[in-house]
Amino acid sequence: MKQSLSLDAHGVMTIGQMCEAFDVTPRTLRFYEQRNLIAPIREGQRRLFTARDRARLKLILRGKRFGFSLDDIQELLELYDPQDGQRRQLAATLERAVERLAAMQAQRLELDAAIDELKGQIGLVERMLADRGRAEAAE
Amino acid sequence: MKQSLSLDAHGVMTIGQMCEAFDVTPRTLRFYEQRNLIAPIREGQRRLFTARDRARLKLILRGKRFGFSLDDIQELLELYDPQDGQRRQLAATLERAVERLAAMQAQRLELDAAIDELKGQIGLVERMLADRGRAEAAE
DNA sequence: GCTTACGCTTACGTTCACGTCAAGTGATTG
DNA sequence: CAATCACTTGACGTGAACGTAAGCGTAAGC
Repeated sequence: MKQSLSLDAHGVMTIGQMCEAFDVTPRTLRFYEQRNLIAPIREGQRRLFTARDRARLKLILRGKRFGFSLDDIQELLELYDPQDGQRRQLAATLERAVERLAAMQAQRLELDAAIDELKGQIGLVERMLADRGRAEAAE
Repeated sequence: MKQSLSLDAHGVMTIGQMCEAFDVTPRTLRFYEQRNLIAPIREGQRRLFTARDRARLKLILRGKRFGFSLDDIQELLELYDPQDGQRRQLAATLERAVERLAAMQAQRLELDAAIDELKGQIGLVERMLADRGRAEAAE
């Protein structure tokens, strides 16, 4: 039973494989590494991207689609692997996560409203087209 | 019966009033005008923003929160006032609107997934804190 | 009549998120 | 062995979305 994705025995991927899999450029991945958004391991000079990197990249790209900045995403990522054992840190992380959640739920409401509006608008244009059709047929 | 918003008898607002109402800078409004996203009327040199400008600005700001570029938003705005009588144009507008709608519905699905994930993550961190609490209590 | 507030244009500066060379390093391949 | 990949590290360039500073106009209020 083979994997469908191209990854070696240890589940790591090269930069090229990553680029293909996620449709990004090498520059983007190096940039994200420099920003400490991902942390591929090094085999000599070369980067090897682990499952953790892939999971984080997914979150990064999704965050971008929601209009978050890389700074925002940085924070978001910290919510997804609490790397510290400090209780104080954990509590702070939790608090920010709850805030994020509220923000995302608000965004969801807005998005729903926007969708409804657009639907209404589409209905309007459709009726305009229909009227136009009948007017032309009446000539 | 007076208006709560500060606008004159004709329902127009100055740039300063707009900035206060929408929490943007004058520069932003002038920039949007230059990009033809809004079209305030002129009283001499000064700009006067109409209800139409305000409606469009709302859409602009909402679009930005969803991660749309100003170019995207430009297109979106055209969906909301079909200014041309050309049937061909209307049909094209309609088509783009339907595409947008699909995109926004997809984004909605993604957002829901993201919200669920974050909720799960919050639950995890909460349990970590609870365990930590019990561990400390056991000492 | 002078200041203060508000607004205008022009134009250069800045930040973010990369794009785009340039020059070099191994590893395979004909 | 030369060439070709795939990858590396700088370093400078770029487009989008404004920020910011300079210099000017005008109307209100003291």
